[in-house]
Formats: sequence, C-alpha cells, structure tokens
Amino acid sequence: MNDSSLVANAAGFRAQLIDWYDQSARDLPWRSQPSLYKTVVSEFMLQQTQVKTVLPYFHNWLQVFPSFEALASASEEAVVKQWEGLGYYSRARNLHKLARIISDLDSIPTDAKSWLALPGIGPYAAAAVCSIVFSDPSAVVDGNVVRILSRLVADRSEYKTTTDAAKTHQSLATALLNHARPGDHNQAMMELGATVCQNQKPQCLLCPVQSICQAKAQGIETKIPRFNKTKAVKQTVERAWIVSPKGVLLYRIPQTASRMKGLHEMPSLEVLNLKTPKTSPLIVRKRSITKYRITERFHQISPEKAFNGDLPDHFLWANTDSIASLTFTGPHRKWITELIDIVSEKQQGSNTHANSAPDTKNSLNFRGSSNP
DNA sequence: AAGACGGGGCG
DNA sequence: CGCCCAGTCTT
Repeated sequence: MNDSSLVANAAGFRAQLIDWYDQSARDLPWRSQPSLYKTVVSEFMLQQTQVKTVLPYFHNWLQVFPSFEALASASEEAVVKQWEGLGYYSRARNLHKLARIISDLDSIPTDAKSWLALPGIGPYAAAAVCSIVFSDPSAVVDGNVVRILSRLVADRSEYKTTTDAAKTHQSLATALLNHARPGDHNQAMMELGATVCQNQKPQCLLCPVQSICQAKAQGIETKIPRFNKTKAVKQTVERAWIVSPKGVLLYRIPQTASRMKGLHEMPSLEVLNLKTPKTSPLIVRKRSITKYRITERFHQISPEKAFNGDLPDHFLWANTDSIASLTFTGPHRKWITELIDIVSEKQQGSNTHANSAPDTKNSLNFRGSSNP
C-alpha cells in the first residue's frame, strides 16, 4: 500500500481536518461539558450502534446514573434494565464492572495501554477515551477511520472484518495523529466518516481532503474498503401466547445461557415442549440478530396445554404491573402490546355472540397475581 | 483467526 | 429485504 505521500503531507492533512471539524462538528450531548464519565458512557453505547439510536439512551442514562459512583452503586439488574433495547448487553455489564473498578481506584490511569486492561475496553475505546479526556496521543481506528484511510490511499485489499482492517491501518492512523489536539483529531476522523466519507454515498464535494484522496482520483471511492460479505442465515422461531387469569406466560433466559442472561421473552414452543399448531399464528414478526434473519410466529395456546402441575424454573406469569418492571429481549415488550390488542379485538367480536371467554386485558390487569 | 453478540434505521 | 453502524470478548 502506498501511503508515503500522505504521511509526507501529514501536517497539511491534520490542518485541513481540524479546520473542517472546528467548522462542522455536530452538537452532540457528550461533547458539551465533557467529562470522563460522559465520554466512557458514550463510547460504550456507540460501539456498533449509530449516533441517532444512542441519543435518547444517553440522555436517560445520565438522568438515572449521573456518575461512576451512581452506576457502581446500582444493581446489575437495574443497569441492564436501563440498557434494554440497545443490544449487545455485555456492554452494559462491562460498563457496570468498569464503574465499580474506577470508583475504587485511587488514581485513574490516563494512557491507552493501561485502559486496555479494563473490562469492555478494547483498542478503539482505550484510544478514544484517553485521547479525548487525557489528550493521550493514541489514534483511534474504527469503521469510519478504516473507510477514510482505505480511500485516501486507494487500498483495494479485501478484509475479513473491520478488526482486521483496523490492524492494517493502525500505523497510518498513528502517523497522521495531531499531537496538539489528539482527542479532537480522532473525533474529527470519525465525524468525517459518519457525515461525509460515508459508505454508500460519500459526499466528496464536502470533504476537506478530497484533493489528496486516491480513491476519488480513480473514481473508485464507493468500492473501497472491500469486505468479504457474510451471508445471512434464516431462522424461524415458533412462540406461544398463553394467557391465564394470572397473566401472560413469560420465559426468563437462564443465567447459564451464553447470551441475554436474565432477560425475558415470550416462550418458544421448543422450551415448552409443544408442537407447532396447524392453525395460523396470531402475528408473524421479523427481526435480525447479527447474521441471523429470524421470523417469529406467535401462536395462541390455551394455558391447560402448557403445564400439568407447577410452573417450572425460568417461567413466570406476568401481569401489566410486573411486565413494566421486567427487561425484555429485543422487541418482545412491544410485541406483547400488539398481541394484547389483537386478542382483545378478537374477543370483542366473539363476545357479541353471547359466549363469554375470559378477557385478555382484564386478565393482564389483574392486580396481586404476580410471578413466583 | 474465527464466531458470537442486538437492534434499529434506511433506501 | 439487504446493508450499515464510534468493537469486544470468547473459543
């Protein structure tokens, strides 16, 4: 890869970039009155998650956990609950661990190498936090920076993952770093990638370094960087909508599970040991989990079919009160609302024919019947 | 080195 | 419906 001319002109690159950033930086909440805590929280939330998605979560988080100490004092359950819907829940657990470590520390390390040892802190986050908060001269290489650097030098290599590409470009990023303002330089790189040097439709006319971009010169900017694409895997999950006078039947993912431990969802027919009904499902919904494209079909099932005797471990009946306090996987909280509406509408119709089935909404509103 | 890990937004 | 997004941890 020929990056020698870019490195030779590093001073010019830094100046163009930082001038553009001073002019164009978005007004983001973690940038106003910055602190170590706000920076760390934002960096955790922004991993694999877009700014627009993070914004409301960041705001609410600061209200509930305004400091490392407040976060350290909270239970893990409360922390995960506050993270509900953001995904990658290990981020929340690691942020919680980090808060407890930081709170106990006599002096907080200020260099990326030391931060690398902390939970949830990888090469990217260590450089980001330490450069932004402590002016540590560490260059970040995230997906944005990979895209910018790949294009600047017209790197046609095909990469397996962003991590692989990041390793390749780390030395160039380091060579370009602005040591007078490392934090702003790093944020400027990511800002440029997010708002100008975009993946699909790069806004080259707005780019402060368009004149030195080799990919642009060759007209191949949209073809770089190259990643070998992983194909999606399709799955179907059959689930049960079971309502009794005690509420709706939910499943709590065991602590022994590899992912989403302790989170709640509507039980699959598989964990209930039930066969898929011939009748059509109440609703069918789709979601994506990393490479998986999952179709979830919700079947209405009478409570007698679920269990003969006592409720086994990991199952619970939830009414509208307890549902509010539980943490759900993905969109299951939203889907419960949809199912309640659909089933209650059906019963409205059948109730006009003078037969009286138990009403779903009344069952779920039953106070005092709660989970074991 | 490869796989796993969530969810929402967008064209 | 396919692709994208301020990565890290585990195996």
